Amino acid sequence: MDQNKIPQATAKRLPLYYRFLNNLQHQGKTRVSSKELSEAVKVDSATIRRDFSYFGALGKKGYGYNVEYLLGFFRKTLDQDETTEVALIGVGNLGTAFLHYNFTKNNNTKIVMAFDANPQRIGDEIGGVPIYHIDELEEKMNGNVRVGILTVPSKEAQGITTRLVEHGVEGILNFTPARITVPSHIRVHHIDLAVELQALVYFLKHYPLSKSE
Amino acid sequence: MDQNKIPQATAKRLPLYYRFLNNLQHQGKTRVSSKELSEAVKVDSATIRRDFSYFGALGKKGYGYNVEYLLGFFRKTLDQDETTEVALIGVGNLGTAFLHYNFTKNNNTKIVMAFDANPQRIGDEIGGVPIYHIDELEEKMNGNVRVGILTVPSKEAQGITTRLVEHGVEGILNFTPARITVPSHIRVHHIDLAVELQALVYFLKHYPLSKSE
DNA sequence: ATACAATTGTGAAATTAATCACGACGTTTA
DNA sequence: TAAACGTCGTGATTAATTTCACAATTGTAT
Repeated sequence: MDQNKIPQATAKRLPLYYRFLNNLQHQGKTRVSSKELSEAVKVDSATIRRDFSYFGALGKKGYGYNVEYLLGFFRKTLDQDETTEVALIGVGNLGTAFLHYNFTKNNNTKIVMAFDANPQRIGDEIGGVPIYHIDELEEKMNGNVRVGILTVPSKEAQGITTRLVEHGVEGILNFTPARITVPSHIRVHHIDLAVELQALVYFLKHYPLSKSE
Repeated sequence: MDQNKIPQATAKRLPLYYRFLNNLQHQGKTRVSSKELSEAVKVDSATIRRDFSYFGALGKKGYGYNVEYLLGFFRKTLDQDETTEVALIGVGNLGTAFLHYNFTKNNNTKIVMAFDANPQRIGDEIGGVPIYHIDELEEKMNGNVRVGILTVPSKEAQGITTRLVEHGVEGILNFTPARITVPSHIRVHHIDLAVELQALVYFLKHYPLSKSE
């Protein structure tokens, strides 16, 4: 993997850049400077230039970046052509929000199936995604699903995780407050809504902002 | 503010620690070591000890930490007694998920009102939170609401943000893909579900995990 | 009482990330 | 054509965060 030298902090910003470049293109803009982009995505312009530079010289001095060229480049880099299949477990409100999200547009990921324990939801489709019973997990998941989105109640998290991992899932986006245990080759990203809110409040109280930052 | 020296990275982990300590207490445990805690929250034990050390010597060598003492300490530090009032804008699936979330238990935040543009939802209550029409934002929000959760469609984000800021909100948890512009004294935390998913996929492809990490 | 085991707190080192600042070079203007 | 300008790419610096590794201290067992 030749891109192993890209800092993780940079990698996390790539999808963000990608989306904004897309917006710019839709607005008909053909060129953009790191300064403009900086204002749009709220990332320091030097950081943006540095991020881009890991991929080579993508811009032109005195001109900026060509939107279309940059987009084409990112599309390849983010593997926008090769789609990763995703399964979503837990069709509650949060899960439903995900299913409605327009992931198909300009994206390298596709939720191809969803599972829930509630029989009322089984058989439905949301956003074009079929919903199966959780007992059918093993049966429906062929080996193609590489990522699982976990939007189940906390106490189910570990059990489902284990089943997902046994059926070939390599990455898990965990929205439950539970911290799950996985084999070392499985990647877990954890998003905890309550923690995000608490952290924001903590920052408000203890790190008051003034003119900058 | 005497806690200004606490690194932001540490501050972000505090709510997480707090929750797990709570769990431990409910399980009847009276002591815990940084090693145990490390396995539970998946944070290196040295990092945990370092984090705690910013608040002084909370543990005992050869023993670990007293759960109750630590909890009491965190309660104060995270201002668990002083509740911060929060308003939620946009009662779609994501917003509803938030309203159902059990924030009242052991928490320093409370969603006190929600707003939506859809007349069908107005007047309802979800999770004990009243839902008003978005036009009533100014009227219903007294000066006590300090945080806004933004779960509206992207294109509404900036407009609502401006209104929130004008009515005294100091922090915004932005779940829309839009990057919003605010005065410099307003704190914005941004959580972008699509970006999270894309980033995970990127990491899967470019940073394969092996035995550790 | 003594030795042993466990675990903290932290100085120092290592790693990772962000920012500054400027030379080089392409673009635009007249 | 030439001068003025804008913007990149990046070396160097600074800042932030994590990790190592161990002396000091406490609990526990005999």
